[in-house]
Amino acid sequence: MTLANLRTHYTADIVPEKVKDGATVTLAGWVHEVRDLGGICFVVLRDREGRAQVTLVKKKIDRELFKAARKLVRESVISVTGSVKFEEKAPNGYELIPEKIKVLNLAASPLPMDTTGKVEAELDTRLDSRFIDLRRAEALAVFKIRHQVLQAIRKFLVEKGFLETATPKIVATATEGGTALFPITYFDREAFLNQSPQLFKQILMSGGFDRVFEIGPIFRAEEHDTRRHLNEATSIDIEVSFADHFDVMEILENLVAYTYTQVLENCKSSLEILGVELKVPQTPFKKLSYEEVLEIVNSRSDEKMQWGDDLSSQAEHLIGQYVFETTGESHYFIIDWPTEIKPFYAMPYEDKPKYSKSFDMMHRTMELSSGAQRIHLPELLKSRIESQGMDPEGFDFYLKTFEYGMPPHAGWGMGCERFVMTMLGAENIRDTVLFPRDRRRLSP
RNA sequence: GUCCGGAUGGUGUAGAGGCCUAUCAUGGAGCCCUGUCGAGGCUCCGACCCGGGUUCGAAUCCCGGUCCGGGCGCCA
Repeated sequence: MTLANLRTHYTADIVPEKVKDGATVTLAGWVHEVRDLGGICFVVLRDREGRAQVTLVKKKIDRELFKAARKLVRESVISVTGSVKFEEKAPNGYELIPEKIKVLNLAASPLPMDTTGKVEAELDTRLDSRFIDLRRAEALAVFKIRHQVLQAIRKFLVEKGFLETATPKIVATATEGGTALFPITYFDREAFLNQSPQLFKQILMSGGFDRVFEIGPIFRAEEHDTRRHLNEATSIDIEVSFADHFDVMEILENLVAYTYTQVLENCKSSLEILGVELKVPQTPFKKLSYEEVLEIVNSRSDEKMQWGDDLSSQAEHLIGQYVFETTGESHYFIIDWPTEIKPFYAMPYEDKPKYSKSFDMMHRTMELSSGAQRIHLPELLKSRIESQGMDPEGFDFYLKTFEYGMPPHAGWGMGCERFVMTMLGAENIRDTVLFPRDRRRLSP
């Protein structure tokens, strides 16, 4: 005995090309709405792919079935067997004339929030009742697009010869220092949740994997409190051997453009639901050097930046605006950052070691990715760790791999949520995560 | 961490010391209605974050707390 008889089709499968008029089908889903007009009653059934109208005419249908239908409780789970009637008056061009309506699980009422879009709920309310919130067409659309983004990224990278990898999330030491880590208990030892796969993907270069990518969670214990930060995020990381920063920038910009194209092609209805008109970014992206950025900020704002300062939010917006005005594009790179404000593994230029072969990929509104050619020379790496005030001893497991044949390599990491957020123009990054973890929220 | 703002039925809101046994919408219960698609009509139900204070009188003013939102810092 299976439950297969509870559903033969999704609502979106009922089209004249696939289903004959009058055919018997079974749909399963949630009671989206019941519109009772007296002599006729419409039940709107919703599933993952859309909605279907179940139509009951009082005079033409079993009395008990009619009575039961008009009493259906919204958001209950039902399975409806009936005959398909293609009908212009019905939404989607068809309606279902039911023979049997099975209530599989009754929903309590009132609901914690509205699912029809009549009354908008606040983000906090929505996240508290995420299971209901996800039933909204807009929420589902975001995650269908997120799915497409990840699929496109995998497809793009696999076609370029990348191996998908998975590195540990439980680690013994910090990746880069600086960022706060979540400590955990690992049997009788202290361990941490990893803030980045950085060190491990580099080890894979020494392992001869040449081109790897990983899409996985990263954890940051920073107490930031903004619309664009999460304490658990999804990082999209690549690392490439025998490549420099320009090589991996090219991969990145092409990846971004390809992903936009794929979403545009495969997520039409989701984009429509969200009211998003996607424009595929033009490649290559504009490249501004850190020096140029300093000049632009200092000439266009009261804020005075010193060489060696990181970009403030205000400066980021200013540059984003500048690029948008001059190129009409939202994406750009900032390259050649001072070595001292980038992580220790960023490769300094041989002829001007104060500058590093590093870059950030920016969206008009925020930073999306950062990357660099990495240091592959063990002595240089050790001295860089020391000059950032860290003890190389803690990095033994990492440094060892540089002693026995580490190729030159480069890579980047991009925040998946920020990528989706900027793509869709979402106001809050939490909207792009199923169950966001932020400073205050630990459940659901 | 810091600065600013907020908290009223299940949800979203109106409210500026007495017109408040609190507005409107949505929702829930019930009734009417044969083509709805944010259906419509009628009746009913349901709320002032917590603790102190000011005042004859507090949803409204003050103090403390809790929670939420936004900016900045930091970062992806």
